Amino acid sequence: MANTPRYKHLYEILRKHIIDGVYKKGDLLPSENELCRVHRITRPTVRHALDSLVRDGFIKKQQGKGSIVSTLPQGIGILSLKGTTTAIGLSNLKTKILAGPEIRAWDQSFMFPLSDIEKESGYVYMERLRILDGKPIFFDINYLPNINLPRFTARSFEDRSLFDILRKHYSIRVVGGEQRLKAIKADEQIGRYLNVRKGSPILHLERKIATNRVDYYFYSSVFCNTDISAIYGTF
Amino acid sequence: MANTPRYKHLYEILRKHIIDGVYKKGDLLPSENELCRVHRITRPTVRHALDSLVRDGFIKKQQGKGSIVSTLPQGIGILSLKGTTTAIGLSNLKTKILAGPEIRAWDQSFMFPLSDIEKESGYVYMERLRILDGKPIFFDINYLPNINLPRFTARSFEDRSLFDILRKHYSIRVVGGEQRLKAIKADEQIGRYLNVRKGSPILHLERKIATNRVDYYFYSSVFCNTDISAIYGTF
DNA sequence: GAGTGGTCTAGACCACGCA
DNA sequence: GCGTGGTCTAGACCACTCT
Repeated sequence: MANTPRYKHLYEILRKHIIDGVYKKGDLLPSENELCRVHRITRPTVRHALDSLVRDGFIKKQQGKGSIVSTLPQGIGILSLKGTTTAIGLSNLKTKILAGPEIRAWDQSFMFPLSDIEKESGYVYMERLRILDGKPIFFDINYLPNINLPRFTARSFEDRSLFDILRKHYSIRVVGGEQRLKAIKADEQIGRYLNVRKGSPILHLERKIATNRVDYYFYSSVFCNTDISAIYGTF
Repeated sequence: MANTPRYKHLYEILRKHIIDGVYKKGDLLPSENELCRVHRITRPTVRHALDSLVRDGFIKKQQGKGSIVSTLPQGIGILSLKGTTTAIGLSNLKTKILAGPEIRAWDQSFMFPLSDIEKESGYVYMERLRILDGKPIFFDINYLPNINLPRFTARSFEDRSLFDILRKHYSIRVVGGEQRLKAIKADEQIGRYLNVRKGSPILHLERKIATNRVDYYFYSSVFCNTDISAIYGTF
């Protein structure tokens, strides 16, 4: 806690306050100068924290007026936020492991190009189902290159965030990524998992997720039933 | 041009160089200190520009090494970039106006909540079809609140960016927004426009777009045929 | 050790909103 | 006219990468 950057610390505090309702929609955050005084940091540092809140859609800024708390996102904030379990108001999001974790060799044609090291190492395979209010909402297939992940397949993942486990046990943090989106028809298997008819429209995300480990990426193929909850994002 | 912020100016220069191939994938950008010297600005300003490039997916940074040019996005960068026509490598993207622009009154249940001023003013309605390499790829319906937009319905929009017209004639710039995504089935009309069978899976985006005019938003409902080109974004 | 990006300070001037 | 956020300067120290 002590060695987290000050701007990130302030970000977390304000984010929590907004989510917890200390500041409500339309409220003004304390002014930048006030935040400077209270937290004993300088304005560029405060502004760095506020910029992150703007980027993540929590506040909007207005020159001459202040930082205005925005409407909380409705729907699942998978597009811009880091990890689905951290999405807002989803405390009742359950995770069920359908397959794995187990080590596999890469298939011939993977959805993203792979480096030689990744190809040689194989990957940890894992299928998960995310359930919101009893309704299956995501089905995701994860591919983690098997590079320096000791005892990974032996860990328990039920109802725990994959991102949390990577952070706590392997010091791997997600720092960003890229993704492709398509609307597809549910096949037999997807339909069964997401409890929709075969042929129903499903949102498919193919994600390449970057981490703080240089050149360590992992990959995720996510199928979403957007009938239950739309995907939400800011830009 | 002279009064654009320095960080934005540098962003535009570097962005153009990356798109034009001056810096290729994997290349290192000049170091931050070098950019300071060349452009006669200080490091926080340079870093502000580089942060924007990271956010938009053009570069990745690595401590101790430098700023590395990323792979150029493949697909349509509608998720994070501002306006589809500005997407990369889409010089052959044509726009066809299918309806409007014309002034209408709001429907009872609009996809986003509206302020009283918006409700009273009505909106400029416009349907557009975006065609990539001869294939229809987007169909979008736009709703611009009819507030201080003189002569808007008289302007020509064929093959011109809506964002450009707003900027040049009305000094309205897009500064961000929020969006919801769903996978839906094409109905009769959407199928006809996008040249797919009724019932085909289609990506539907509902967007609320914020501008530099305080409290001026406009709205867009976009239908994408993702069979032709996936939607691409960074996070 | 030299160079890189990551974080932070302590100021400054400006444009904008509001009373 | 005052306080707000927007931009910018001129430094500083640190962690990291490469050689």
